[in-house]
Amino acid sequence: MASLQASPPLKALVVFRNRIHKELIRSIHVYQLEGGAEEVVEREYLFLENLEYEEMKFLGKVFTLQKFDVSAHFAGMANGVWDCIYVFNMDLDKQPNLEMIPEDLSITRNPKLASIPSLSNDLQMIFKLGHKIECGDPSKVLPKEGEEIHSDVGHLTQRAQHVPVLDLNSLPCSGSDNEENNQNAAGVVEKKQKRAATKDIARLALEDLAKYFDLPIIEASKNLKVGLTVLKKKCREFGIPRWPHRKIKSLDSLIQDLQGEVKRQLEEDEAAAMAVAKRQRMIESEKESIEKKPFLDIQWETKKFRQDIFKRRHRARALENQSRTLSLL
DNA sequence: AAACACTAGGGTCACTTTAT
DNA sequence: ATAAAGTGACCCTAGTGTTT
Repeated sequence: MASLQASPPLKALVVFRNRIHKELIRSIHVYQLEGGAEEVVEREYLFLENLEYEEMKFLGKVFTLQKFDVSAHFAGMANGVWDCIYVFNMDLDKQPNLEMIPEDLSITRNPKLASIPSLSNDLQMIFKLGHKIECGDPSKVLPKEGEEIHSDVGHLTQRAQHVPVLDLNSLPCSGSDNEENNQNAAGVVEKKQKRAATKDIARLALEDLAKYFDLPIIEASKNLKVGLTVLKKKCREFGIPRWPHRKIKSLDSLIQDLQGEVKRQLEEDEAAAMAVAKRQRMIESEKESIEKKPFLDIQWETKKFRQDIFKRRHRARALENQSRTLSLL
């Protein structure tokens, strides 16, 4: 196995919150610099859903973009239904702020994180890049098994010494069960994911798939740690003819439109606002139905309504362009 | 209403890996 | 060693969003 020092430097660890399902933190992205390119999504992790919303609000306040201007450095990352909650910027010319490393990456608090061996590795790599700690002496970095971990979110300074190594049960140097590294001629480590074990695939249930219905099928397959072919096969097995991500995304966008409309109408016409809110609830309930029964099609009425919204949007844009042209004359 | 553009997702298959 | 099963790339289609 190649040593981790040969790996391209990790740029940042970013956590997103789903704006619509506010109870869920849905993904952590690890970005890396690659040959001068802006940034590349390396992996996406899930499973942080056992955080309470109140805690998340707190995290949002404390961590969101206080230290780093994410929109400037990572354009396009906080988009769609995703809100960026926090970022660890690991630029080598900037000292990392260890207080920023969130303890909700702790397996103690989020036991499902244990099923993501590479997460521990990435956190350790990030930590090492910041501190230039040589691989090979994990005792300098890691708490011993069972060592106390601070869990009081309010004591950031105290936590700073411990947080980066929270529950990092696997060492970056010790290898992982699920992946192996190959070093190419240029010295860049390519991580190769081992194929899923047959018994694990057989164990995949509809509920496991359902967790990722709002992601593209490729992302879902990565998160489920199976290949695209297997996931498609599983879908047919469970009677899902098409992965429902696009339907759900489309309904999400309708819901967001309606939310904005409700706000606008509240200032002018309360009755109209109520009507829009009712429509919003109907679409939300339709979305829930599709999440439960992904074989369901979007209702004809909803499709018609969606088309009306598109038309309205298009008309507004056309008018805007027209008035801009006129003002230039 | 319908034509159009764009792209996510489906089907297929050569290749790779695992299980026996 | 070999059969079975998984992976991923490629091409095509269907669904979503835009424009006429």
